[in-house]
Amino acid sequence: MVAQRGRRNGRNGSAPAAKSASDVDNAPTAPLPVTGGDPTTAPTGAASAGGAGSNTTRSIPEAAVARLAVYLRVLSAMAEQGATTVSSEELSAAAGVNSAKLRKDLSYLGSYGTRGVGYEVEVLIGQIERTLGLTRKHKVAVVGIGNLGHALANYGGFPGRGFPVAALFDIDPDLIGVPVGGIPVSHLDDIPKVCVERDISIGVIATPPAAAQSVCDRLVAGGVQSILNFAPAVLQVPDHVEVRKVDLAVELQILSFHVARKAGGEVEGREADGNAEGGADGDAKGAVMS
Amino acid sequence: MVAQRGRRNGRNGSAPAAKSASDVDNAPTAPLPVTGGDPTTAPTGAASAGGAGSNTTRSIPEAAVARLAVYLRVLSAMAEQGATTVSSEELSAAAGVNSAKLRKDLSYLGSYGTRGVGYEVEVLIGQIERTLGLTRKHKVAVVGIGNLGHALANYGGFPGRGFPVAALFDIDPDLIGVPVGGIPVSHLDDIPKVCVERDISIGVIATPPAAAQSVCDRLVAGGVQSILNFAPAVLQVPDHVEVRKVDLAVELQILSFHVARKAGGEVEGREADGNAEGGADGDAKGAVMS
DNA sequence: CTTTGTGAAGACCTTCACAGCC
DNA sequence: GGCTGTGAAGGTCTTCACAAAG
Repeated sequence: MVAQRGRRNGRNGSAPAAKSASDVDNAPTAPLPVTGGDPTTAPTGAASAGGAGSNTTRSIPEAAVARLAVYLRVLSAMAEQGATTVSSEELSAAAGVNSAKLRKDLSYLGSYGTRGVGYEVEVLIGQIERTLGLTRKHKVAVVGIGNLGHALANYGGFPGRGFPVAALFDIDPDLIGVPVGGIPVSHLDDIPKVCVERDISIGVIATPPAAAQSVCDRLVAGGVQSILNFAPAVLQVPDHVEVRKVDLAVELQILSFHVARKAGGEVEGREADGNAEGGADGDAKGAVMS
Repeated sequence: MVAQRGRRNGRNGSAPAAKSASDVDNAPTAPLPVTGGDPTTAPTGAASAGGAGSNTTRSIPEAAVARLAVYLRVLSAMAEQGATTVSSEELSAAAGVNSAKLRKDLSYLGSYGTRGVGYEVEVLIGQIERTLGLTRKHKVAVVGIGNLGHALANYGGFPGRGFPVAALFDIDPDLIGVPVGGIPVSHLDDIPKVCVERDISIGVIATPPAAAQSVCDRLVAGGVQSILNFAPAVLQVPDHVEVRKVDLAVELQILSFHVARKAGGEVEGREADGNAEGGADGDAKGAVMS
């Protein structure tokens, strides 16, 4: 085997320092030396769990975790339909991945399948929920009740269950105290206090970019461990805080890249696999949307 | 990050108005209507997610493309501040990546740096825009004008420039014809026709999951080449169509996973809320200043 | 000197293919 | 026979470290 050095899953880098005159309103941000950045990200190794003692669970690849969430959704739908068992072939097809990958992903949970038969739906659901930490609720705070924040707060309790929105924040005086989706909006200044009081574990940032870092700092001060950032800004956080970002502009630009690639590269003869017509599929299903 | 200076705390523009009648359904989205979602349809795995395909040509890694978009944003902010050149060290710190990765990413564009000096901001901006295909506009259609779709349609022309929203669709009769963000809402049935007429190149799906595949098929029939999917559903598309998904539930579950992992092997203790879900947790604690 | 650009090494993920159990 | 679980092969992306250029 190979001797591995730093284990630790690559999280988002967290060594860099903000530069420029980040106005950041309020920002009492520390100086943060930019130069001499220590290339070797050497956080206190600790946390990584792995090391000490034997662990029953070896770290699951980040990519696999994301897929587990998808499998869970598909399995729940199947269970509701009455299915009791599934094969890796069926489940993988429904989840849009190939079966080998699915089996590998499930193997991180342990061995819960039956050879020659498949997996028991309920068992699998239970195991994935346990692994993803869904056996307990994670209270969510949404910061920035603008268009997006408003939508998030009204998301009917938030996607799937288990993520109750328990706090809302904004800086607009006209919004403070106004209930949105049943929760009154509090002021940004109260983030630390309210997050501690309500035991918030996940913070969602839906503010303009200029306010994002400041809001992030307050969430961290409030003991929030994970942050979902919708603001187009790079956040600086302590090593123990997990950040995931959803950047609409980036997504669109990636799509733009692919459009350009397809259109621009039309040099050769064969590009799009023919099939210009998609064959309008008349499958009109009842859409139950808003 | 730059951004305007001065001004304490960015104000969150919150568009009050809106609302009106229950601003949009909301419909807690019945937990996956048992509709014949037919999870069993197993179209030979194939295609779908993942680059897969034979990227024979030296194409830029997908991961690098996503970062280029971030660099572009950072560079634009720097340019506004008056910066004319940047070193890989500065830019990488501001973008939250390490400098080697940044240089490697930029090398996909060609050689636009000057050794011993750095990169010229304007030149870099131009090259990234060219590579991402941002030199032309990509018209966007938003389908599903619920909470989220409404927010997207009002996103002020959409993140950054270059992605004008040119069409909106929904199935609700009360919404058809009503202008949102300046564009009147059309019916789902008109997707193919309208997309062709207005030369839409990117479709954004913000409908409930049950309607997603049907909407997707219509977008494809309308010649849309790229789709950004916010619905928690796996989409089946022809090879020449690019799909990216943004799944809120998945993001939260990934964060949940990390929270659980940090909480350690045990520590259950907390749990607290023994209440059955029901939701509305009392917790009407103060903080309601108004 | 400083900083870019890049081969090479390595970490990470995916895919293959088959042994092993039903 | 059918299907899972997994070592090993194969790719992709990241990091290292250094030669080349200014």
